[in-house]
Amino acid sequence: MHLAHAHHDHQSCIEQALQQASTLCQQRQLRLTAIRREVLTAVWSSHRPVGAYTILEQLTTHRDRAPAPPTVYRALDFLLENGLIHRIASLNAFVGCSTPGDHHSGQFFICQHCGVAAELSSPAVDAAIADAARQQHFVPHSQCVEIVGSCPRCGDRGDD
Amino acid sequence: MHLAHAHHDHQSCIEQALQQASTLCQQRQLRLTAIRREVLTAVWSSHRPVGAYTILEQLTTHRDRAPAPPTVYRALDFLLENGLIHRIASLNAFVGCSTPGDHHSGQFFICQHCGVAAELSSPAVDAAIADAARQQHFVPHSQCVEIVGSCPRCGDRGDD
DNA sequence: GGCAGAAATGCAATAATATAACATTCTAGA
DNA sequence: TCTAGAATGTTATATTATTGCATTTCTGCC
Repeated sequence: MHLAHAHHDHQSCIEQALQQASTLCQQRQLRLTAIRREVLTAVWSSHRPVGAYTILEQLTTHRDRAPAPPTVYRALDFLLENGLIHRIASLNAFVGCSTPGDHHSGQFFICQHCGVAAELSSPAVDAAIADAARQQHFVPHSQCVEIVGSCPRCGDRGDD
Repeated sequence: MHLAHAHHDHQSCIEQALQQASTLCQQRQLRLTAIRREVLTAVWSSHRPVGAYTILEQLTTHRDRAPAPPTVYRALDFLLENGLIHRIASLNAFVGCSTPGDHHSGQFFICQHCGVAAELSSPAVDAAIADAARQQHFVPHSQCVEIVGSCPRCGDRGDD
């Protein structure tokens, strides 16, 4: 799991994400344009999933004119398609992918206290889902696994 | 798994759901009001998750005045809280719970072709998630597992 | 360099989903 | 009957996302 420690050097998270995105786009002959880079940076501004309109606000501070929603959504679509970010359906929000490159679907542990989403790719969870699907003769195509609870840092405060 | 066969007697699904809801509300001294019953019926109109505004439209046909969105959302909240329906986050839609009574969180296989959502409570999936959580010292509170793919009836057509 | 086609962005409007705030009505129990 | 709490009505608005079309920018090619 990509742990978001309390005092980790988050600037290096952002830089690494940008670097990986840049490499991936070069390899695939894709264009990591200014807007896409800025949106990716905004998504990576923390380990908390961030909404499209929050990203929009952040872009506004970098520019004299505010971009319109489609601009942000198109950049998000590009980043999603290329496995650079994930969408958290239960929050209508987006979070950086910690292992970009393949268009995979991981699992997320989302802390209800601090909001941090930790991505994990558990082979055991994948296998259990694949098994269940096989039993039902269901052919999985994409998955969305989002577990809400308390992260180690926040502890189980017992409040909903 | 609660299979939604092609030619099953769906009317009996609806009746059973209403009967179970009625029993549960009596046991808990809750009020299954007309609106709540109508919303539950609308959710159960098929095995496809249904959006709140679609439910709203259905309610309109039963009445001379159309209820407003909060009316529907309040009924949905009631049904969610009492484990009579589930919310499918990835679709912003709602589907009847096949095993009502406990406020559980199951897993869903959603067919990308016909839209049918099959609920399942796989102990193996639950265990794999619980294991992964324990390893990360994460305390799960609620889960959302939504697998999109092809159901047995539609087959794997390979199209996205 | 200049050009054509494709890709990306700008822009305006609007769709779709969900909630806030407050008034009114209904219901169960004293 | 009266009353408190629950449920619903009503209006407005917040939040998230998309459609459709115009314009700009980039890329490969001559």
